[in-house]
Amino acid sequence: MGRGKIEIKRIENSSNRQVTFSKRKNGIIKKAREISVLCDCTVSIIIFSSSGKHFEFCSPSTTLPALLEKYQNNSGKKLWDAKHESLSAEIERIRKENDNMQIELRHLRGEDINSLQPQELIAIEASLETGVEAVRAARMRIWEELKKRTSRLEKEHNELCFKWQKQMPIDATNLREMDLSYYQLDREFAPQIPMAFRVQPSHPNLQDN
Amino acid sequence: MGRGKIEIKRIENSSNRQVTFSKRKNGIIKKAREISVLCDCTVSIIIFSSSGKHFEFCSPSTTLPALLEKYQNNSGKKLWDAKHESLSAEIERIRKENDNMQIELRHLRGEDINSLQPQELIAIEASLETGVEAVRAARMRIWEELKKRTSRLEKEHNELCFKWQKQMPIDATNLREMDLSYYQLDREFAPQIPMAFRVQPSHPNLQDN
DNA sequence: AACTATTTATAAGA
DNA sequence: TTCTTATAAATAGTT
Repeated sequence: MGRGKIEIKRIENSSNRQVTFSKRKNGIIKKAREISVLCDCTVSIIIFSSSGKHFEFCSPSTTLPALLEKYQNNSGKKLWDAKHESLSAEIERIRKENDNMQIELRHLRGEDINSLQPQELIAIEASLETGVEAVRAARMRIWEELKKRTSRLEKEHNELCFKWQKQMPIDATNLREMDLSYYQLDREFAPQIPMAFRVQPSHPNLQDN
Repeated sequence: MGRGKIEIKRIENSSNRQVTFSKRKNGIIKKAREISVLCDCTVSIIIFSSSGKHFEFCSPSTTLPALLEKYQNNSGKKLWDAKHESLSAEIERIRKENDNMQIELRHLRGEDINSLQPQELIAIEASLETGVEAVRAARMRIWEELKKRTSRLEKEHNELCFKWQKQMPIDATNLREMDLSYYQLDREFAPQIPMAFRVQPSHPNLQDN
């Protein structure tokens, strides 16, 4: 289609080749645009000139990555390297693990168990019972711990009260100071201090007098 | 370039569209082959028809992955890094889900529960108890089913035995044969046959006599 | 899947 | 590069 017919082989004249490349490249891209409109299809073209410059066309209805993704799924050929595959494999693996755990969790919650064999049910029940025992033991430990701590605090507390009552009349010089400091403490932290510790100051508002 | 000029817009007639697609697709791929030879360049074309079928052309001097790799490096556009990112995000998401389930499973098995708060322990215990109840109910259902089936079979067996005993004296010609076959059956399958079916042969070792 | 009248692409020249 | 134009090639409509 030109002034003369040409053989389809490499054009040796460099500038001719360059010109022909430019014209035919535009021609192909025009054709690609046309077919994609006329036939409602998706086309992508990537062209590298011999000098290494790249040109591309992609139907406006999509993007190159999306089209390539589709191509890959459709053709089964892999365009990207091992990295992609290993990621996909990893996802596959985790998904399976996930599903298994999901099933196990459901079973342990008593869901989806109607299709199970008696043996499986027995295993699940055993696991549940082990779990219940462990949880109860843990709760018991916490309870004991709390009881122990409470009784220790109570004891210490009582001892302190006792000492306090005995010491009060002896150390009269410090009394006013401590009195005052306890009074302040009392106001600031009252809710956190056991009743027995809250002391009424014997001389409130000393300065004011 | 045809009998009539056409507007570049979607061809509404489906079969016309299909024919035009086929012709123009071949045209484009022919052009691509020509330009790659004439101009010593590299071309890749991927076409998806509206029906989802894919067609491709790639210069024989390269492969699609290699060309895409080169395109990515050359253009700075990422064709699949985005895909990698989304895959990684997906992995991240699933991993988290996995971890949560892992923890929940451990707790339900009574593992790693020492750092839990009493409230959490109570919730786990409740879940376990619900599970145990469900599993026991399921086992009970199976048990009842089995019991029902067994008693039905037993009844039928007894009826069969009764009929058999009544019939035995009548058909005396077959008796020896059947006797023998039951004897063999008894030896081979004894463990699987209910007691009521095991018959003592009236003439064991008939040949030996 | 052919045919062919036309349109379109483009090789060579300017 | 871009325009021009003769000619090759592609293809729309038809069979």
